[in-house]
Amino acid sequence: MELLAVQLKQDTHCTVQDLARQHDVSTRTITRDLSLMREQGMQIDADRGRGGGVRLDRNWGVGRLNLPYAEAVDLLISIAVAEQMKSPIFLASLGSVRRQLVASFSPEKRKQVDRLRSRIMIGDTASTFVQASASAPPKRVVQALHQAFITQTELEIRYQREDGETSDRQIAPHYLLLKYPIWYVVAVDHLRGGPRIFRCDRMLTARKTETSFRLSSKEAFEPSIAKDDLSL
Amino acid sequence: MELLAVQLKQDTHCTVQDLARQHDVSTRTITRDLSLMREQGMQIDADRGRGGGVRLDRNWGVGRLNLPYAEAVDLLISIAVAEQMKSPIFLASLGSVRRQLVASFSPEKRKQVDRLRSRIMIGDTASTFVQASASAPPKRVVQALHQAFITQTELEIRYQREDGETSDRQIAPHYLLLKYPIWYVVAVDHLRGGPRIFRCDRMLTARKTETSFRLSSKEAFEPSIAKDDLSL
DNA sequence: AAAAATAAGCCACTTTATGTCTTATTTAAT
DNA sequence: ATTAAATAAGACATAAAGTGGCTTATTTTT
Repeated sequence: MELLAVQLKQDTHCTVQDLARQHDVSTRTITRDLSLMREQGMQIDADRGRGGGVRLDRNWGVGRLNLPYAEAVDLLISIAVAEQMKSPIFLASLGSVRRQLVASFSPEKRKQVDRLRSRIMIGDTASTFVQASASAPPKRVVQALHQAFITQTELEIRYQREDGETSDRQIAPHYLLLKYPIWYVVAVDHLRGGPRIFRCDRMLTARKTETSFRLSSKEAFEPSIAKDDLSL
Repeated sequence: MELLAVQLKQDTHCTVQDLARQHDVSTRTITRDLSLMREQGMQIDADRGRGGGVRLDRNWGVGRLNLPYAEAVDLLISIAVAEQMKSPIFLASLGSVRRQLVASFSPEKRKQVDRLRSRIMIGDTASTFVQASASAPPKRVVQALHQAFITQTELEIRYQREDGETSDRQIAPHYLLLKYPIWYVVAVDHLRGGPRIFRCDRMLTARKTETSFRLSSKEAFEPSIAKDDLSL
């Protein structure tokens, strides 16, 4: 039946006999399978009579997506970010996708993912002035940051300040803040102590460590967010 | 076996006997099913001996996502938009999701969806000045626009110009342009003739008609995009 | 050493799926 | 109007697959 579904998706027109020949079973089996598939909710249309045939309703499902854990998490968070960015148009159906994704997690993991989602903050869009200085961070930096953020481990970075000076730091990436198109890392700088905010596109290199950290509440970072004039 | 998979996802620890009791089958059947599921590639770990049990590998797939056609299209386009917006962090794994989605479409539909995707343009982020005047368009407007865009049919709108004057128009939504956070409709205004650009958040009402239209090339709209200073 | 757990072979038995034949119905072409 | 080609579905014998109970082997904790 899975194979049949694939077939019906690809061929726009085929008869029961065609399907029977291709799958090397009798027509009776095919008709039986088709009726079972209909019972399971698939919209399979059939034209009777000469020149007829069966086909899948144009608007029926594209089938199944098998997502490994890491991808599912990323997709879920991306959808959450997109929804929070409130630039709707294609977001209407995304709610349903998100619900399906959430439902497919175990209750225990659901909490983990929810917490992950709550660690992402969406702020105002960056000012035109800031945008002008924006650049895409190197892929490796993004990967390391992504990993460290998800696994809640510290990160070694080389950071370039606005004035051009570079410094090496070890930071705990507690929260991520998007002021589109720029991502900020809301972190605790362990060597210097205390909360700091880093622009992702100013990180020259980044390496994930094995040191994990305990999450602090958002409130702990509010002063530094305010100080850097990154108000939400 | 599908039920078993669900169970294993939810319970972190259970024995073959537990599963047998819960599904009202013998332990032999459960072990057989588990080994079949392993053959199909699922990472099911088992601890032998006293206190042992079976569990799904932490990082194994969250299972299957069943997306109806409309949702799959929306998801695909959303991912495409997110990728084009180039604010990476959670985008790394999204490529794989996109590939899976694309693969699940039939070749014929793949073309349709690709064309749909090519009808979306991502421009520069709106200026701070424009952003200040931005507001979320009503849900109904978004829904109607979404429908009309996808089905390539004309749209009746009531539009409010910058100077506050309102007018009724019938437009063919050829392209969508995102200058975050504002969406523009690149359209042909049939009553007035010729290309026009409309800000989505200035549409007061919108209704999808049954009149379909033939797509014009992007070039045809470039002059009006330039005129309205919406340069890409 | 015993108990509790997975893993898997064997075989009778039960359930399900399949194929063949049949009838009814719909639709297009002759 | 008739015929051919198509779906739809019932009946029944047969083939295939799944299940349960038994067994043995192995691993791990108590």
